[in-house]
Amino acid sequence: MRHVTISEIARQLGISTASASYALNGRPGVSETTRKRVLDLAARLDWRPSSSARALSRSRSDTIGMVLKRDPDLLGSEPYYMSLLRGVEDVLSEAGQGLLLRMVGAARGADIAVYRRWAAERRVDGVIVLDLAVDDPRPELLHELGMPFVLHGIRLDPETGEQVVEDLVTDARIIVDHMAELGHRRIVYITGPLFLAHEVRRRRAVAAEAARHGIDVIFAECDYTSAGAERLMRERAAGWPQFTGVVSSNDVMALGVVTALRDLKADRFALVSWDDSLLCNVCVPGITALARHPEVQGRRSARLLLQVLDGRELLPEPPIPSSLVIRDTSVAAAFCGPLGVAAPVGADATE
Amino acid sequence: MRHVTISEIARQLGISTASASYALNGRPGVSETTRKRVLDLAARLDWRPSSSARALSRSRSDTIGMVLKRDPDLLGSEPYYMSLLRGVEDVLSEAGQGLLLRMVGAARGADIAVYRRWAAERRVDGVIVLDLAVDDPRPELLHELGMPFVLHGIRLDPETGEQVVEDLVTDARIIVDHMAELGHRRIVYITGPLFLAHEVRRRRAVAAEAARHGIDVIFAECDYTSAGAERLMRERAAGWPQFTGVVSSNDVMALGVVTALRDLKADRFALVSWDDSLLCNVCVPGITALARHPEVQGRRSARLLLQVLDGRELLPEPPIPSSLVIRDTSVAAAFCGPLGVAAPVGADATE
DNA sequence: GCCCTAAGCTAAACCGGTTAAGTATTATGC
DNA sequence: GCATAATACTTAACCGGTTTAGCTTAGGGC
Repeated sequence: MRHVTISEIARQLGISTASASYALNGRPGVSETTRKRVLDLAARLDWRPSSSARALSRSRSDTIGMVLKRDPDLLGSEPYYMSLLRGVEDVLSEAGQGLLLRMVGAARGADIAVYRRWAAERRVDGVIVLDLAVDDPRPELLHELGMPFVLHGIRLDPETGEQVVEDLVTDARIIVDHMAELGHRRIVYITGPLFLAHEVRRRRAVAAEAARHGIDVIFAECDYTSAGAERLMRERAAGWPQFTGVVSSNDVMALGVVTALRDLKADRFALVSWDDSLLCNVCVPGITALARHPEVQGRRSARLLLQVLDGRELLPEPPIPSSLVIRDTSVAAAFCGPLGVAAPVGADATE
Repeated sequence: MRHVTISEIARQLGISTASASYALNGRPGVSETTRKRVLDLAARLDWRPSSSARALSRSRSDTIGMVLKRDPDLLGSEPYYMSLLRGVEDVLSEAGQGLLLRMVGAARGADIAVYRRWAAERRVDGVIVLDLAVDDPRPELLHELGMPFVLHGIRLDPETGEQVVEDLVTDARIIVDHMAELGHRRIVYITGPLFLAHEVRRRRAVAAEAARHGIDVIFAECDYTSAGAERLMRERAAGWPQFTGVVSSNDVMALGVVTALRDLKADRFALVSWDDSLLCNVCVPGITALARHPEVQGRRSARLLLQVLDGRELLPEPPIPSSLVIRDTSVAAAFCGPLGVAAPVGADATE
């Protein structure tokens, strides 16, 4: 299986490789007759440029990288990442770019080494950065390395022209509005780890929205795991006697909340998960959840990165509206006992 | 941010790039003194070989490819793939290899085009093939393309030295033994799509194991989705009056089975899923499941591929034993009503 | 002292493309 | 008819490594 190269094409047509290259890349410098002959032969021989040769001469690898930095177990249980990857990959492959994937543990600095290496080896043209932390060193590092990047979830707002973070404020509004409509006055918000920038932002947004409604919120930090959320509820639910509803920052923790509250005999409680997935759907009771659109978000991030790589100005992007999927845990405050205490038996949810 | 190249190192030390290359690659041809000077300088300048230059001259991309070919929704809901990727990636990165990921829809031939392209562009050194179909064209294609590959889930048995498929026979035995122990004489096995080779093999293995125990099995083909399994149970459960247990070929379908049987008021039934995940754990009732180890399996496939790429003979690999996680749906036949009919109220599961 | 070998190093080719610079050939302007 | 410009093409350098072949020099055997 000898490989067909551009010089093979040139040889067969009796022209120089330069002409062949111009023809194949749609650049001026060859007659239309020659161009056609080259393209025809290339198609017939099923010629494709060697990725490494092209990468070497163009200083472009046609590959973008993503580092997934999370606990392996968490990665597996959250469908979010797979959908995200799917969206990213879809846009990239359409643009003829490859996706280089790296998964590292949560150990500090593990991802940094990968970025350094990729930069030194010129292995990727750019990266999509996920899960930005508070005081995240990565933007500065990547800037220093001269590695183009986009922060997933950040876009230019078409109206203000400013960088905005995700559609996070809108998301918070949808969730808190829903709780308010159901009549809840006191809610608990279980956040993910607060070293993550978006968790801090979500907390702030929820606080603001709740204030608008005159709703009391207690914030409790957790670790995105089901077991963690379950433990948290068991240990602390009794201390929140006036609180009737829970918001969970992801679907996996929401499951833990359900388990804990079921055991505490609080069989009627309101719960909203800030992430939808099959998990929320199959849980009994079904968990009301905010369906974000990781695949669409992934497409957007990939598109933005391609713009950056083309040296184009970042174009404004419309928000990606999340939608609330109402399920069993949308229980009105009237039927909702305080957390950790059994609700009146026979009271039905107004679904 | 000018890049440090091998000729920069050579220039600074007043030697040729050839010597530098020999030194950096641990090959003979340079004195120990020179070698040390080169290595020291390289370390100080944080030199890394340009991946494309090295790929071009070595005809080795140091990248392996994986094509995930499944319905996007299915990919997201099954944690299996993420764990698998994690295992593969772990071994690859340890060996300094990159993982190029491509996701294509289930459309026929979509993956074929990707392999052809990767081969023509010499973009990857080899691929791991997932989800082998019956009469799968890929092995032949890859052979023809001269692209090294391994079939995920296939290994050389250390005892017989033969190619064996996964640990599928053992898996079937564990599951059927469990059903037999619980006293079930008639079970339903809901398979995944039967164009998949391993689904056909599983069916055969289950049939053989059941015959050993004198157990009757009905096979019903489904599509790996929860909704599909639910519909299947609703429509056909009544036709299996003597059957008391269900085996599902994956966790997502098991959820559909639970939903259907719950609605059919069959609140006591035996169910085993041929795949464990958070889903089985959070479901109510908890679903007994066979915990395979996708991450470990992924590590094995990656290791095997690296062996192939090194031109080494494939080494025999021990099986990766699955373990059965007993949960609520391990219900003894005595307490188990026929599918689709309410069981005696108050009967407890012997867990 | 001479031949042979090995060690240590370098020049140059090569991997397969892209591209700047240069050279014929033809067309255009006046 | 001649200078000028545009067109079509080629030569050669380049991207950053690896590797073959060849050249010195020193050491060993006789």
